[in-house]
Amino acid sequence: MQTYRLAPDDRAKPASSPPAADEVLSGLNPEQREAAAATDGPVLIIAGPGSGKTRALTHRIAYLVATGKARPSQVLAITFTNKAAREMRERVDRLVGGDISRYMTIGTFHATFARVLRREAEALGYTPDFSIYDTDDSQRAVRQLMESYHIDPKQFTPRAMLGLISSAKNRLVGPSEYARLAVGAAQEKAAKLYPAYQDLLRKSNAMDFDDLLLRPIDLFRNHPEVLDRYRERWRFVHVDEYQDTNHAQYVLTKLLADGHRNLCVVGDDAQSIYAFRGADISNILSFQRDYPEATTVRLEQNYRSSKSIVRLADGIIRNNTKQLEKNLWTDNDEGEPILVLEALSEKDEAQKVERRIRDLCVRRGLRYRDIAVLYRTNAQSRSMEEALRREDVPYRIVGGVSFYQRREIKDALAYMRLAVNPHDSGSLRRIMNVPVRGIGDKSQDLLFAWAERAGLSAWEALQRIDEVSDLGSRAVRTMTAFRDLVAGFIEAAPTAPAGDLARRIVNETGLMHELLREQTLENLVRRENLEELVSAIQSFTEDPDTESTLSAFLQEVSLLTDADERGTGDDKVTLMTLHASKGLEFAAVFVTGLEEGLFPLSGAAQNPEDLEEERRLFYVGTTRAERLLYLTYARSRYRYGEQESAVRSRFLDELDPSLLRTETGDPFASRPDRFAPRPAVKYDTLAPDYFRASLRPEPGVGARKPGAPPTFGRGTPGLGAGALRGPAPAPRRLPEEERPRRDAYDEDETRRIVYDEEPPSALATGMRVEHSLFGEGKIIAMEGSGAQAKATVFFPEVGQKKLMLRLANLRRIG
DNA sequence: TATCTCAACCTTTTT
DNA sequence: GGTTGAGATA
Repeated sequence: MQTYRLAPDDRAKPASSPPAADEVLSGLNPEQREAAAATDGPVLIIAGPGSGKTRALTHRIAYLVATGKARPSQVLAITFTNKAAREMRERVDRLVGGDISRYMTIGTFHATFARVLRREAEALGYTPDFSIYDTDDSQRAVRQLMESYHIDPKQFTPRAMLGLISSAKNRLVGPSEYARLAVGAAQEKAAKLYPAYQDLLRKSNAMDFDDLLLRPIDLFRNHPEVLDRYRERWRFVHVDEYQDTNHAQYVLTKLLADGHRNLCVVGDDAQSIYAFRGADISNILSFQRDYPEATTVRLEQNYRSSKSIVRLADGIIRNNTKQLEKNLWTDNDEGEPILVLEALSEKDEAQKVERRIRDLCVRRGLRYRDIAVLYRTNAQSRSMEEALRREDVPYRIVGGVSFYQRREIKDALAYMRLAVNPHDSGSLRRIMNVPVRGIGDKSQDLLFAWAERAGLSAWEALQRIDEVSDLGSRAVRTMTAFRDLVAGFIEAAPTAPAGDLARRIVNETGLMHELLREQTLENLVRRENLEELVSAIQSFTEDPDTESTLSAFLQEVSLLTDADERGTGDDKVTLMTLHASKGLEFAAVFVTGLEEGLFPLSGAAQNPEDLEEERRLFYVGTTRAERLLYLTYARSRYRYGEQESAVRSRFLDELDPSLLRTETGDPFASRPDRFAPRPAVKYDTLAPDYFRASLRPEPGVGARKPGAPPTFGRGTPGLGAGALRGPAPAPRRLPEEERPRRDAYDEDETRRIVYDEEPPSALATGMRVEHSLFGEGKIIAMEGSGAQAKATVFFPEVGQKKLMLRLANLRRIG
């Protein structure tokens, strides 16, 4: 968790005296130096991959402070991720000395303005304890609304509806304007939901991710004196990864910077990969129009990659039409040719990658942490994980389901949100019957409908439960019990230490108890997660550097992704999506799944703009590599539960073959004519099962009809893979799942395992241990002590687990 | 009202 | 392969 002070006293001298200005700039090349030292007026830094753009930005911040141009608190730096923010802080501290960065505002747009909103909530009619809804929460809300508006969730998914609303919000289009602009069935439905959705959020004292940007804009526009305060405070504004800002972020930046015009943005239009969530590349392209007096610096030298990688990447991006001309070059060695690996299936692909990884470590002396495996979709991580696990190669997955996204955690968090913000009807709905307490959907609907009619929040309606018509006596009874339970939490929230309250909630609601009912692997992990949540809350609120309330914790946590998690230090291979790899670098990189329909994704291949974004994504992926780059594809892949044949990606054939080698050492042969029209192939069902091909339309065949409106999110219904498929193969019997037999534990046994066992002492890294459910494994790391002691154990059978010793009952063996 | 079973449908990418 | 929704049953 990052430290943040609302009212820092940074006039106090930093621990060590600031270094001389030119000292801060040493170690930069002339262009970077120019960018860092241009501190008067707007600056645009156009920078290629690996050019040290974030570095230039960081040095600029240090330079501002060292020259006395800015006090630390006057610095605002917006990064793309929390992790980037943390790294920037560390570097600033190293450059300037001491812990100067704590006085600066460094963070993502969302985190920064969530804190602003916390301070200014009243001016907007919210309380500082407002809830933050993530995409999941928002989707639930939309789904709820769709029910009352009788919109069929099959025809229009909540996800798609929310997407439309969200993109309207990002463009600052309000509900009434959107209703005027809406074209087509989907948008008209969304136009109905939009005002209701906003209404629901406001009544719940809640904001979604978009609101975190929109409400500050409202604030600044309607309260000029507040805007002046923030302009005064943040005299120097910096935005990293500017190519990925959306319209709301653009407006926000402009509002803040227009007074003093000390705005420095850094970006690379070629690395814009977030258009799908509203990023607007024209923000960076029109910077010079908005700020004609801006200094523009180009960073074109690449320090990261070998010549062949830079040349390959340059070749990729030249296939795009809309691109600022840039001259990428590097002084680095020629390096090695890029290797293309062809595999039979995704399993084979994973195995080939895994072998290469071990080879790189054994023969080339790379460490695991120097290696990254990148893929287009999260689903692809599975086969890779299996292969690595089989050979005991340690790995870390970035992204995917993060800790705070897990169901049990979200349930617990919902109770806590409700405790600090009782009007949060979304959270109330989520947990009213969790764990199951006999309050069914029907009763809930009645309650919510009544609340709606009475203009009350669901919580207020619960206070007047006797007046709610049509409720059965049983429902009234269970709801009253629920109300009294939650009332206890609400009452305790303002005064009780947050850790205590969290523990109370986990215990008294029965969330924990529920997980004791059945002794499964799943439940054990869930219990440990709840324990970990409670201790996380404890340590957050005990930290003197942060605002130590439960509601502050809840707000911080809803903006956390696990890309941000600790443990960058340990030696593991990194697995992540191409999107998540932005800004990182590795000695060796595998870009996997280079197949038509996957990368580029099938939906994107039809639309030239989407295709260019996919290509930029490929560009981003390849430029993560310093020395070794591998491009892999499989000729068949398991998707939607069936093995489908695959064609290698067009991106491979766009590459300069002279830079590529195949596994046998032969040059790579491109097939430029691959996209010429071909007769549709028919596969009969007698073909070996794993080569059964889906009869997907060939690329191009399924393209949008000319003149038809663009479809958002989903393709044309009815033309999916299922429509043309032959008879389904006989279902394959899965081996009986290995579960502990229920009768292996009697009541006493269960309790003993969970509570009474002394924490096994004298466990240490490297020891082999046995776990009742996971089997045998090896301890990779230990942390914490006493009741909080945890061990990270690698189980060959199930993978890596972090276990609380108090609960896990580990036995040393061997 | 809760819980079980079966079938449809599904997948981008994320602050 | 996994999830989610509908329908049947206790």
